[in-house]
Amino acid sequence: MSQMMQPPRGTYDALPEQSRRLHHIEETARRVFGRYGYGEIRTPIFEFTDVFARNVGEATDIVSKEMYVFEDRGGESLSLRPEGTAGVVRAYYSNKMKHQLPLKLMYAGIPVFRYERPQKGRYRQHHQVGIELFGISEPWADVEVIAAGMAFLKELGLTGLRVNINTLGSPADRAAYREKLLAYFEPVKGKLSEESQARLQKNPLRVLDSKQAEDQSFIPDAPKPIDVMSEESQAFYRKVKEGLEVLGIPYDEVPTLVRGLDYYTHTVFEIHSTDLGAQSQVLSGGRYDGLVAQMGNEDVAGVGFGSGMERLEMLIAELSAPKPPVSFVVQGDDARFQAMKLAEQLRESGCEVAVPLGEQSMKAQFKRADKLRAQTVIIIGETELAEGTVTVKDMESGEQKACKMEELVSLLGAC
RNA sequence: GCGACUGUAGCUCAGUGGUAGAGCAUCGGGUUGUGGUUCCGUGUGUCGGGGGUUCAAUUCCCCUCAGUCGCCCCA
Repeated sequence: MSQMMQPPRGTYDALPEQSRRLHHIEETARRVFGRYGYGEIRTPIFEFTDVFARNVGEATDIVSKEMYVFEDRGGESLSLRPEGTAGVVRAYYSNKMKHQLPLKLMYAGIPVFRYERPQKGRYRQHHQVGIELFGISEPWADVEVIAAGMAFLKELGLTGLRVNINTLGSPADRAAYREKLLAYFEPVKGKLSEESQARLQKNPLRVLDSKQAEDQSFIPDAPKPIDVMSEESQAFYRKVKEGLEVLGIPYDEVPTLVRGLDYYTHTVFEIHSTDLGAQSQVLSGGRYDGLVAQMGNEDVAGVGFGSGMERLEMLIAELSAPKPPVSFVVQGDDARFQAMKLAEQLRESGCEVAVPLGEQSMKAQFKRADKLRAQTVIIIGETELAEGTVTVKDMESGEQKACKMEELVSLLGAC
């Protein structure tokens, strides 16, 4: 296959069967999040680069090496969105939504772009659903957001899920912890893996969940976030955990859980599937108080998550088959036109109807109907045409009966 | 960005230094108006792409593209 005939690396064509599954995920998200009071927002697929650079974090991998940045003809630097939250926060300001607080917004089926090495469940263009809740700085919001995420996954019929949570504390706690961690690792820096030495510069918290063998001996004795965290932050975290327990949402506390986006504070969580490989994370998010203020000076709390549709798609069970279509079998062009006319009426009443559009023997037309899984076949041959009738055949029982053309629609009802 | 594996028909795969096969699928037919079972027939592939070695490469070598696995990162 020539290069032009293949889609760009890390992208794919969703064919009808897969599209149906993705659509199902999207619809489930709208339905479930709708029950929690979320209204859908659709933001542009690209934003000014600064929207992401400044809010996701200049130093994050996502911004520094994975973003699709380009200059438009007017010389503006734009970027394809690498995640969902920043654009929604920008839209919050653009649309002066502070008067609607507290505000619940969801997005569903949005394309998201990251220049990464593709793998199963990791694409350069993937799609997300997610929610953002603005204006509640109390832990109940974190609890409800996580509950909404679980409800969504549950409604999709997923099993084998694990919720991991952690707290990063307030921005001050986070900064203090970072210092403490640096102080701990600095003396042994030379013994750490190459990856971790780099992490020490960018995001020291990341060293804690390193998989490199060299690092393992240092991790257990590293300072814990709880050591430096304010009592308020600890109380906040306890409330979140308590809420999850009350709602019966099982979780694992993972003190090393750190997100690669700079804007998180307090609660961070990730939901993994035990049925996936390295890309097992299917839904993740947290609290981002401060992000809204950072972007436009309003001190508004935020909590939310994003979820990757392609990863979910690999996990959902077979969808039930769509309802079977009605298929025509015709003999001659006059009969074909008559069939097309009747088909229009049947479609108006909601049926899926197929009319043979090519020159085919009746036998071939029946085979075609079978392949379409038609349950009912309507035959219009020379005799029927002359009599103004059609023959209705039940493909399962093989029974056939005559019916006046005018009565066909009422006979089949909603199919 | 790093390491490894893979790439032959629509799909799943076999195969050979002398330009290639199976199963399934597809399409057609089994006397002209009846399918799903069965029977018969049917290959439609630049053997991912480019270059090299060779009398000759799909097969060996190099590069490249893509996918997969792990790392990194993340949904």
